[in-house]
Amino acid sequence: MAEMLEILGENAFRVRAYENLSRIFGNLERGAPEMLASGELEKQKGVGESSIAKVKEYTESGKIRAHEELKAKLPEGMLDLLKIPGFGPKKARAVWENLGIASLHELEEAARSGRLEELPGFAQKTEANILAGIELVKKNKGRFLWADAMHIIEPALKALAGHPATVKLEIAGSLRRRKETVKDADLVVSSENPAATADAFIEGMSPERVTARGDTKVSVLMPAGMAVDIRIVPAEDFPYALHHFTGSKEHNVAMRSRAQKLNRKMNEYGLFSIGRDGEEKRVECGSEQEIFKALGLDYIPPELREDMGEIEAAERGELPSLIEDAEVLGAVHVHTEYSDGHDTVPEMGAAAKALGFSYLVVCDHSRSAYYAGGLQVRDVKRQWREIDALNAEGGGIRFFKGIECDILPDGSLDYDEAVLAGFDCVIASVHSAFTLDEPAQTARIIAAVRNRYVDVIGHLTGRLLLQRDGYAVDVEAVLAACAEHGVAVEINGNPNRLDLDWRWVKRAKELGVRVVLASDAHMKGTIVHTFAAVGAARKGWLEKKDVLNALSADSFLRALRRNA
DNA sequence: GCCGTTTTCGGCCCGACTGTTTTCAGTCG
Ligand SMILES: Nc1nc2c(ncn2[C@H]2C[C@H](O)[C@@H](COP(=O)(O)OP(=O)(O)OP(=O)(O)O)O2)c(=O)[nH]1
Ligand SMILES: [Mg+2]
Ligand SMILES: [Mg+2]
Ligand SMILES: [Zn+2]
Repeated sequence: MAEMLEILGENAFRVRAYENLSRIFGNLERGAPEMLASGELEKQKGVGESSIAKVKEYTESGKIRAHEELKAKLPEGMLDLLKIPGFGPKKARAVWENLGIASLHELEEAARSGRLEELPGFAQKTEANILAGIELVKKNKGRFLWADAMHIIEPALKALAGHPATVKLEIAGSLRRRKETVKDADLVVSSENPAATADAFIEGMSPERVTARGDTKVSVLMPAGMAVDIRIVPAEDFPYALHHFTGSKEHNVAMRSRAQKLNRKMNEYGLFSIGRDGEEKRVECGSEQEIFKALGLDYIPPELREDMGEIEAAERGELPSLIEDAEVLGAVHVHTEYSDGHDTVPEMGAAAKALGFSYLVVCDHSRSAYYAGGLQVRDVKRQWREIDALNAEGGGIRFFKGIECDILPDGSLDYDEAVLAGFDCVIASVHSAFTLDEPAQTARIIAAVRNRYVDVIGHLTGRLLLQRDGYAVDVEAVLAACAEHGVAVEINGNPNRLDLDWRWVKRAKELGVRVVLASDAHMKGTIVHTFAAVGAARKGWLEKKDVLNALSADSFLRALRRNA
């Protein structure tokens, strides 16, 4: 609706309210009806009467009258036009009203034939840019996994970190904020020799194309289709530039309004106090910490900068002390060669130990996961004997007998009680019947939550980032059940999953649900995915006390539901 | 459409770049 209103020339601030609402739902990662029902929605900043009424209307009837009216007014294809870079709502409206153009295809034809030049404000260059832009839309790669983006920028970090001109270097943008997917990678560097830094960056990256090349900004397009932007600034500007380019946009806007109210001005070059003659004087800050301090705020970690309440919390001194990598003591949910993993139990143990973990919870697949070599009962027993033997040896890491147990379509588990009782820890997850409707899927998972042998719910929504939505499930209801029964939820650190999503993690914490940070590693090398889960946990405002596997081995065991 | 330690009405972040046009609107980050 925001885009439709924008094309129709609606007030930009009204449009912003609709965009804000869409952002709050995390582009539907969080369901609107669920947030309305739980009362969370009305508490959100920027959500007022009119928004609530529309969500209510949608919840009750599946439709919004105002939306239906907009659809009747505006041809469907119009929204596609906005995907063209440099082609916004004003141009879209102009071609639609004056030339009747209402789709990408029609716009392309008109640009080819020169018909666009009939319009005031449209000349040859605009036309050429539109054609080039349409080509870009066609081969648009969209977004990238956080982990893939990190991998792509490695050579830039290598080339610049040790470079003599480099003063400071940081990853910025959505990558620094730990968004699960990113549109591009943003870097900020302060340099004593901008030209040399630009050269080193380009040479290090070996891009497919250099799309912008100046002494303050370089953009490259990598073969994978991802853009990498780097800002090169003088050393004194670095903290302001870093804050600006870290974003998010909404956080920046909120910070700048705050500065305004304090009779200051904030941009990427500085924070300025404004004298009564209107004269601006920079408030010198040597770090982001000092910028926040100058605005009366505690330091806000990048992961929290989404304008989701972090500024208000920083003002009150109530920001969480976010969980850190080193605080996670247990490597949880690893597969071994018993099921579809690559390495042996002791090999996984040694790798976990080398990473600094003090215990390892082995969780192979259960028997119904036949495609993944799920364990028959005799294999379970064999693995238990091996684990007992390893623990008796005492190799410097403790092994726990876990399982990733399938939740069968009827909500029952994959072994009988006698077997389930023998595990130290059961992670229950869905690997089949993804297409159950929401009530059935929700009932199925809640049945597992009620099972006294279930300690953790694994990858609760089953989403695969950029590939497949989660199954239809009322996450709020499942979390409420978890809270009631003392069951934890997993953040699965597989870069394709990061499931439970951080937006829900924040909610889980509010509901009093504890969280397990899991790697779901299928080989030694991916136990580090635990730290991807840490990233999502931080983004979900979690502290050490919210995370079960930040407890020591004994305390972890005691804290599990089965031992409550 | 939302909001209130100057306000219930009148504001709403700020700057760079581009293309078109004699002074700026649109788009983007
Ligand atoms: N003040 C201000 N800053 C902005 C605005 N738009 C973007 N920025 C800043 C904050 C962003 O994090 C940063 C980089 O822009 P990007 O378009 O790359 O967005 P970001 O990296 O946050 O997300 P994405 O790349 O889409 O995954 O620039 C804006 O409208 N105002
Ligand atoms: Mg970005
Ligand atoms: Mg960018
Ligand atoms: Zn699984």
